[in-house]
Amino acid sequence: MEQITIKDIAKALQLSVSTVSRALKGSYKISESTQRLVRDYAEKHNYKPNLNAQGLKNKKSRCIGVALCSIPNSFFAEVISGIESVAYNKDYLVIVTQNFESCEREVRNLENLTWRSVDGLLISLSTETEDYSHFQQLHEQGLPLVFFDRVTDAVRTHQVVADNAGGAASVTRHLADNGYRRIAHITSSPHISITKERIAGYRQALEERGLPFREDYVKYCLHGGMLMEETAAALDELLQMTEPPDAIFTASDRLTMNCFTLLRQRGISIPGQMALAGFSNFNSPELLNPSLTTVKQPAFEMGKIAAELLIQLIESKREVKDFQRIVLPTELEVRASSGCF
Amino acid sequence: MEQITIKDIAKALQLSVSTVSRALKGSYKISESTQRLVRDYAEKHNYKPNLNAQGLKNKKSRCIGVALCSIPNSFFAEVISGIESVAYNKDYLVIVTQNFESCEREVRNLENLTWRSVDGLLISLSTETEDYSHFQQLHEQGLPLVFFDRVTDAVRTHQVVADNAGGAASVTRHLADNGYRRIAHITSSPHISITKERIAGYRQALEERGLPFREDYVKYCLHGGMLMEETAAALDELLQMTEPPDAIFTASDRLTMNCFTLLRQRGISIPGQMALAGFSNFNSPELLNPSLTTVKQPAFEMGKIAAELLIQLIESKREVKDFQRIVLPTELEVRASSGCF
DNA sequence: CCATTCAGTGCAAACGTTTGCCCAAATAAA
DNA sequence: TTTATTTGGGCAAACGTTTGCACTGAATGG
Repeated sequence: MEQITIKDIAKALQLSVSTVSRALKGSYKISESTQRLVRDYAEKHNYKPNLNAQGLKNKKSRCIGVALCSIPNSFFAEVISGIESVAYNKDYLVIVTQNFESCEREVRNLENLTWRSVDGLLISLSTETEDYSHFQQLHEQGLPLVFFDRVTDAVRTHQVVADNAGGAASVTRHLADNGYRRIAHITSSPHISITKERIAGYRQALEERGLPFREDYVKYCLHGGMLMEETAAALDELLQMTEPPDAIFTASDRLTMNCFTLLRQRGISIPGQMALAGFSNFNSPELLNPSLTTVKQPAFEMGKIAAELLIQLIESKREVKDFQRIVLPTELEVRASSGCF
Repeated sequence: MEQITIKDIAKALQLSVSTVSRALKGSYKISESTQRLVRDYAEKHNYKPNLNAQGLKNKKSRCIGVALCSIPNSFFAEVISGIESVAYNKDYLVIVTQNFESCEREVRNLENLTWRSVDGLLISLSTETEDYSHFQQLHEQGLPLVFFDRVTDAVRTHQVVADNAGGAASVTRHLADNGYRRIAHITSSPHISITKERIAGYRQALEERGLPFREDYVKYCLHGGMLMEETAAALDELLQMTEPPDAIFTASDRLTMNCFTLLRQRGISIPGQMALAGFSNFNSPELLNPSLTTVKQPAFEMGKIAAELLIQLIESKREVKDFQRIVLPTELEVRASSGCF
């Protein structure tokens, strides 16, 4: 069951190794007939190029690396699934690394991935990351990069994001229209793009509805809700205000679920005493008690598109100069947790 | 920013390439002093061996492949996270493939992974798989394999599983002790190990409690709940029986959530008209309405242990003959969905 | 009819390691 | 002293590809 090599084909067909190699690659220097001959033989004998040898020669691995914060996060798990599905079809393999929201770990993962000579990278930044030089370096060295979800403009390349501002605005508007006047916002680290965009949408919607934007109604969780205590601290600060909010808009999957849990633990009724709505990709929000109003992101789609763009970048012959920023629509799903009281 | 190679070190230190290689590997033929010299230089200049070259020579890649049904499944996402965490520490990279419960896809993923010359494989079988010859072949060729969760005895190697029988028994016992007499079981494909074990536990508990085991109370979903319709069909069959069950024990994450959704859709109150409890790794079951009684598996732990065993296998000098079957405890978490009426 | 061109193919070096074998010097045994 | 043995290290082949260059024979142009 030893793999057949180009040499074997050459021997069998009385050709030289180089001819076989070129025939397989479809080089113009080889006659149609020879090409067919070689191809047929290769096919018949299930020839697979040795990737290590190919990699050694031309520094390609047909692997794409993924750098993100946490695999079990339902949003990212779906993104990975989307990535894997297009990679599979294009014969790429996917290597996933998680940084647990640590910038240091992000850098080490990156080193690891480039050491493995991945052909390109799909990146969603950690909440801690403020310095993008490690990405910039790689990019300048010509490694194709695509950012998704948590992006940066510090590197000029493709971006795939959800309509964070739009999603935030629509849920804020919805809360306002349901009669809530003091809408707080618990969000992730201020460093990352999605936070800024979501705050912007939240702020805009407040203004549209004639509600004040209050700095003290915005709470940041530097670890994006990875630690429950952090979310608890943010929530408790809000609850202990002299004029506590009557609704909370949460900016991420984990924050939303954390707040849900914490409010219940504290015996605060939803939405009676506190309305709750936020970004979440949990796939059965209607089963929660109360059912949860969510802003859903097209996670699988995001992974798909990001992977497609990356592979396109990898396989493009000439240098790509024209980078896109793809914005995917979010969807507001109204349920009981944001109902009027 | 070109990577430094062994040649560069050799040149700089006035040594031969082979000496450098051996010094780095700690071969006994090289003097302590030379080894130190080489190591220091390598360290200082951030030498990283070229993996393609290494792979080409000795067919190792320091990659481990993972084959499972679906990445976004919360159980498997956690398993992957566990795998990744130990792989990271041991300098392995993780390549994940998903088969969507298709045996054909499983085989193709396997080909892909071996083509990439992964050093070992972590496998959880698809629900469709009945023929294990593709695994047996690989195993006979000496590729280290570790099965987890959905395992088979057809290949003699390590297995890491949850205490499926125990978990099933404890939840069944719990339902019986809460007064339910007609406890049905909706489970996955009969081909996979976990199904058999869970049925066994269910059956044993019924007998312990003096309840009859009825074949018609056991419904199989061949795709493991991947399709909602399949679950719906199973559930509806139960509901339309002349003597319908008063409780349902579901055998997997997705089945549990599907049943929950479907019962709600059909206006059947839980646990009043139908109690529900089952295996699930959803991490906020207390937030559901009603809160959900679950059997939880140590998913992260399972991934960790499986990966550790695999790497041990990969790095073992002599052939391992003594294979383990590790059984991890499950945890029954009692909540409202299985309460007495 | 010779010079030029060109399609089609082969040769060999290179990519960065690993490793079997050989060799020199030093040490130990005789 | 001579002969083994050990120690430390180098040479070169090999892993499976890719690719610049050279070569051959035929076709084309003059």
